Amino acid sequence: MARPAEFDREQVLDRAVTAFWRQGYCATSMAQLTETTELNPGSLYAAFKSKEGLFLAALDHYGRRGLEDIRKTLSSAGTPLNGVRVFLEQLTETAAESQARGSCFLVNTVLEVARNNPQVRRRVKHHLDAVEALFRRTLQAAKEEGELAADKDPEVLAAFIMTNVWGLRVLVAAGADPRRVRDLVEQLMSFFD
Amino acid sequence: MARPAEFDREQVLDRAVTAFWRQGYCATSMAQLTETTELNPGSLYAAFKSKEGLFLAALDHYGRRGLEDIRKTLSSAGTPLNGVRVFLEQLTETAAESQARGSCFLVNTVLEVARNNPQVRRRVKHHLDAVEALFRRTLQAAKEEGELAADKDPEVLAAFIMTNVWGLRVLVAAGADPRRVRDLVEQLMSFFD
DNA sequence: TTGGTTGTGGAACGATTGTTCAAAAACCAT
DNA sequence: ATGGTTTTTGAACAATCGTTCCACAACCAA
Repeated sequence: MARPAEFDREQVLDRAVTAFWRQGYCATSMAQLTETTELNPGSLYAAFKSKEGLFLAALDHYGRRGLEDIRKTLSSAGTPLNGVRVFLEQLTETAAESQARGSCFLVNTVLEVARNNPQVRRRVKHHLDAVEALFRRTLQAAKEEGELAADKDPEVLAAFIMTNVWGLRVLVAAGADPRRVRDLVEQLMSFFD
Repeated sequence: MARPAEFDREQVLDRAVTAFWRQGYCATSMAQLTETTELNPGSLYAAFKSKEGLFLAALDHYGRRGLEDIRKTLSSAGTPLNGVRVFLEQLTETAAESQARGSCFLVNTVLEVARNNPQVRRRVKHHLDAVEALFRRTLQAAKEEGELAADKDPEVLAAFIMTNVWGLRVLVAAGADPRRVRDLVEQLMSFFD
């Protein structure tokens, strides 16, 4: 046996996510990453192989945690459709705050990195698909309980939610008025009634 | 008087847009830009002051041309609402093609650069607002002609279109099925009937 | 305690980054 | 043709990039 690692992997990934999220992949240097993670280059490279390896690990970390957060939100509102409602309202509330980091880490990554990096694209798509599937199941449940009208299609509606959430996050990142975000969320919610 | 510049500014900006669009701001090096524009560093810096200066010029170039393209599309379909319809259908058609460059140059820029660069953000917001205003006026005209129902709000609807277009472009960049894009566009169009 | 193994610390690497500079070339007004 | 002004050319700059390397420290099994 040998010397065990000293650092907390979760904490390192948390900090890496924050850095990548705030500045993007390209604009975040290894020097900054060694500083925020408080790990020396040697340790970082031993654990993650490369900057890209660290990024992928951070991406997965974010994806897992994000999915879990959404799952909790959706299932803690009494009924399925109320879960969706709460989720969208949270989007409005965090609009101002999230302008700092801008959008969702996955969406940022789609446009900056995933387009030219098949491996990153695969992972991002996987995480985004997981979120969409979650919405689809939730809407399916709502339909079966009669909370959602019988002529609505959970699959199309789930895709529609995803599209709008991404669009809203671009809107927020562009510096839009929070009231506009609220209006749009209401507009979107009216789809389900 | 003195020696006149040899290069064609429009052509240089076109090529710069292509490079920045495809790879992003950070990932595009001055070395690549001198190659694609066929201008030496000295000439580029004399004309645009810096990499950021060239980027801003490219951004404005793209914004102006893009707005003009949309204007033509909207006004060449007989009626205002038909213009919107044609625009959205074009979105579906170019979905596969635009996956290469991914999204719209302005949207890419919002998430990669604008967030941490006030000057870039101002310009991007300006161009995006111009597009939104164009949609708003078009919908307003549709309403006055009775093509759009009287209880619809052109302002909210225009914002809704923008959000969905951005979301769709993220979707496409993420590698979504073109059929999905078509479904979403239909879903969106149903709003106007 | 000792040998084997693995993590840590931090200097150092070559490559590439955005940018500058000075000499040569090209143009216009006179 | 000449002088004045600007563009072009392309080498060169310091700084920073991602990455590697190795001596040392820390741990476990024996």
